[in-house]
Parts: sequence; C-alpha cells; structure tokens
Amino acid sequence: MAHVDHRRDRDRTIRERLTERGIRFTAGRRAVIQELGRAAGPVTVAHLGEVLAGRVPVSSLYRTLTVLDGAGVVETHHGPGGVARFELAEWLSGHHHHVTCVECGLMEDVALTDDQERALERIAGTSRLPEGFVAGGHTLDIQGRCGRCAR
Amino acid sequence: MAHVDHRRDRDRTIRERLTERGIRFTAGRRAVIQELGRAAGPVTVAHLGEVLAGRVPVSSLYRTLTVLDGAGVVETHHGPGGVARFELAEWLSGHHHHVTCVECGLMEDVALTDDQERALERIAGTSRLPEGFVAGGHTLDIQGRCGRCAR
DNA sequence: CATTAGAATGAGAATCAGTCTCAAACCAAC
DNA sequence: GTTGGTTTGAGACTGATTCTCATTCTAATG
Repeated sequence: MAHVDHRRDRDRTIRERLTERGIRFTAGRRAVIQELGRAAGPVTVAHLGEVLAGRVPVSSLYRTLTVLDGAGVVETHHGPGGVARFELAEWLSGHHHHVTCVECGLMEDVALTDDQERALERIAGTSRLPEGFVAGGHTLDIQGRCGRCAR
Repeated sequence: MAHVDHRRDRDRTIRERLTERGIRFTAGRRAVIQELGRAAGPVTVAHLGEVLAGRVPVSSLYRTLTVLDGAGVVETHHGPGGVARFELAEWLSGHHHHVTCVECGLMEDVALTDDQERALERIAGTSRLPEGFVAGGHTLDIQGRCGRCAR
C-alpha cells in the first residue's frame, strides 16, 4: 500500500481500518496519532505525555498505543535503555530506517534511496538465517551520536 | 582488531583489557563471559540466571554485565518486550547481525558474506543522516518468527 | 605470611517502565 | 433517551533493572 501523505486522508484511512475492527477513533487516539505524525522518529511515552500536556494520562497512552499497534497503525521499537518508542506504521509513513543515538537514546528516521533500499533488500533476502526462521521484515539501524550528544 | 577464536586466548585478552582499567577478572565474571561465548545470540539475564543455576545472583549479573559493557567486553541490545539481551562485543565474536523473533523475542546471530557486508557498509556509509549526527556502527536486524514460534 | 586498601559480592530495598483493574463516562445505534 | 459495548482515568500492581550497604575477596606490599 502506498505511503499516505495528507493528514486528512491519513485520518480517514486510519478511521476505516479501525472501524473494520470495531475500534473507535476517539479524540485521545487522534491526538496520539497526530503527534506521531509530527515526530521525526519513534518517540517515547514520556515524550507523548509531555507534548500532550496531561490531556492523555499515561495509562491511556500505553493502552492507546497497544491498541493501535495491534491494529497495525503504529509500530513499537525498543531503543537504548529498553525504553519503548512508537511511530506510525510504515504503510502510513513510508518504509524507512533509523539512526539511534547511543548516548541519549534519540531515534530519528532515515530514508534510503531506491537503489540503496533494493540492495539492502537483496542482502536481507539472501542471508542465511537460522534453521526454521521465517523472515518478515528487516531494519537497518545506524548507531552513533546525535547532534546534541556528539557535543 | 581480529576476531578472537579460542577461549584461552579470549580470556587472556579480556583479562588484559580489564586489568588495564583496574577491573578484576573474577570467577563470576568469567562464568558470565563463558556463557555468553556459548550462546548463539544475545541472551537475557533470566537465561544467564538459569544456566548459572544461582551461582551468580541477579543483582551481580546485572552489575557484571554493566561493568563488562562499560569495558567494551559485552554489548547490550533491547529486544521485543524491552528485555535486555547481552552478547560478547564484536571484537571478540566477530562482526555480525541478528534475527529477532517478534513472537518470543529470541535473538540469534546472522553473519553476512564479505560481499554482503561490503554492500551493507556502503549503504550505511552513504545514507543521508540527520544534521549533526555522527555515525558509529550499524546493525541489520531481520525480524520474523523463529522455528519454534513459526510453528 | 600478615596487612591493607580498593574492588567485588549478596541480599534486599528501591525505582521505573509498562500492565492491569474497575468503576465512571462515552458513543453509536435503536 | 435507552441500551450495550467501548473507552477512559486513577491508581494498584508487576517485573525488569538499579541501588545500597555491610561483608568478603584480591592483589600488592612489607
């Protein structure tokens, strides 16, 4: 499915997907999705809590994110420190990879060129996996230090 | 630095590295390292606890792993569920990547061919990173289901 | 071989991210 | 505007990880 570009369209698509599964697209959920759409990479619950300034309590944030993950609308990652980070699923934001700051844990999106992506796909697709392992996707993660931490 | 092959050599090298930093290479630490050397991929503290059958208490395991990580002897990863997994650093085990089971969190090592690795390095090295980000290493992670969970 | 100072250990308390519970609020449809 | 299922908020709870501190070890020294 193609990357969904405009907020309006995106919200409609998400609403449809949720409705299909008997899940409501409520204000809190919309707020979380909007925030994820703004972010430059996967964000933590702590971040969402701050940005949404208490409008959505932590327990609801976690629940919302779990529900949305289950519905395939958000994806969950675990950065340094074991803190979960969330972002819109790739069918909404486009396929991409991440850079991770080993110092502060910040994650940001990195898009590859089509050539790079093709090459990466070939690597992932032809590598010898452990017996019985069934591959789904792949992620290239580049580690280093973010602008702030690099000093 | 080249991948250290034999346990004897490996332990000597590690001892030197630790000694340089005023860190002792004690029985508990040796046990942990030996176990990491046996594993087919990054393992959890719970796993180490079982395998070492209570010979090393949890608090010591965490401390040991933290110390060894700080000394560059082990590396820490965070799999699904946010549970930390530990493995020997690459200068000891050789550069490699991982497959991750999205179901149970199992991680196993995957080595690429030299060609694949070169291609991957080129991709990581030429991708456009966020302003100010200084890249260190890269990791290709292949997600899917392990033999057990794929059923 | 005894001394000693710094390093390491064990046990349990403390922390913190994330999950669960349950009563109250909501929503969509009738 | 009633109803039944869904969502929400607050706070209790869990489980992984970290911290504390008194005790034990180690390695170097005399």
